[in-house]
Amino acid sequence: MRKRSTTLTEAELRLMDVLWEKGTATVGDVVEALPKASALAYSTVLTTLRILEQKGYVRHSKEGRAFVYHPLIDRGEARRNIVQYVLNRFFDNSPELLVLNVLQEEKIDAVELKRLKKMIEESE
Amino acid sequence: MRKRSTTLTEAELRLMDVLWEKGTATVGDVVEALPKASALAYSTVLTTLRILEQKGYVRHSKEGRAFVYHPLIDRGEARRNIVQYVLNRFFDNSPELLVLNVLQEEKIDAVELKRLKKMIEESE
DNA sequence: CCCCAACTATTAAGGATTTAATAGTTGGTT
DNA sequence: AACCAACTATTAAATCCTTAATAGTTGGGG
Repeated sequence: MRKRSTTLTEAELRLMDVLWEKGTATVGDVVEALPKASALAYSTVLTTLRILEQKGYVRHSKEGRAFVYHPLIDRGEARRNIVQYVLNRFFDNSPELLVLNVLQEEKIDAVELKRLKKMIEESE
Repeated sequence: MRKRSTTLTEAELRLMDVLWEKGTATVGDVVEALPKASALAYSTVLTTLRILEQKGYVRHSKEGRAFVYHPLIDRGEARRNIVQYVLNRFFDNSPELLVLNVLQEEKIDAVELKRLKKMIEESE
């Protein structure tokens, strides 16, 4: 028995990006808002939105004859979810290890570094 | 056309965990080393190792009649890959945003915080 | 009242993932 | 030499993910 993904899949995430951007949107709105590089057919978007609804990521209401889709999680929650998954499966549930990894691998400019230092001091 | 995952899938990751733990392993070794909770049939492990080889994550050599599998990426590389993916798809390629998120959401003990602070100071 | 445009619902194809059964091969033992 | 245990190879089923075609529904304008 295969499990469903616990995190947003690629196709799902692309649509959530649109919903987060616009707040709410009809199927047509989403189709129009998609970047040309990842354009999708109307029926594709409809199907994926329905899946997102089954999974509890969005709900819809009826506005006239059209369905208006509303995100049920915001970007922050999606970020927390994916970070939780990565911590659990890749970093042995060690947030400090993850932070360490990012600090070592990624270029972070001086202004941001100061901001982060302040954050850490406040956590202490 | 669905794309292959750019990151390790769940089943793949479970096997890579074993390989990273043991260094190298035969199919039988992996089957034995798997935690009881996620026990898998011999043929399942064989198939998944072959997929991992197709994807370039492992290679095998022949040791007597058995195949010995060698990881081609280590845990550190897998971590960098997944972090890159998460940065790109969830954090707008902003490492500071990701660090901020982790610092805000996760409990990090005082000793680790000091260590991280030192790291930041050294980066400056 | 009827038709068209705009929607939703249904159905499905094709590849990926995950798991595993079963068939074939081979090296060492009796 | 024949057999068994230990392997590898082949084949496949079930489910997920992604995309889309096509059928059905409906509200408003002529």
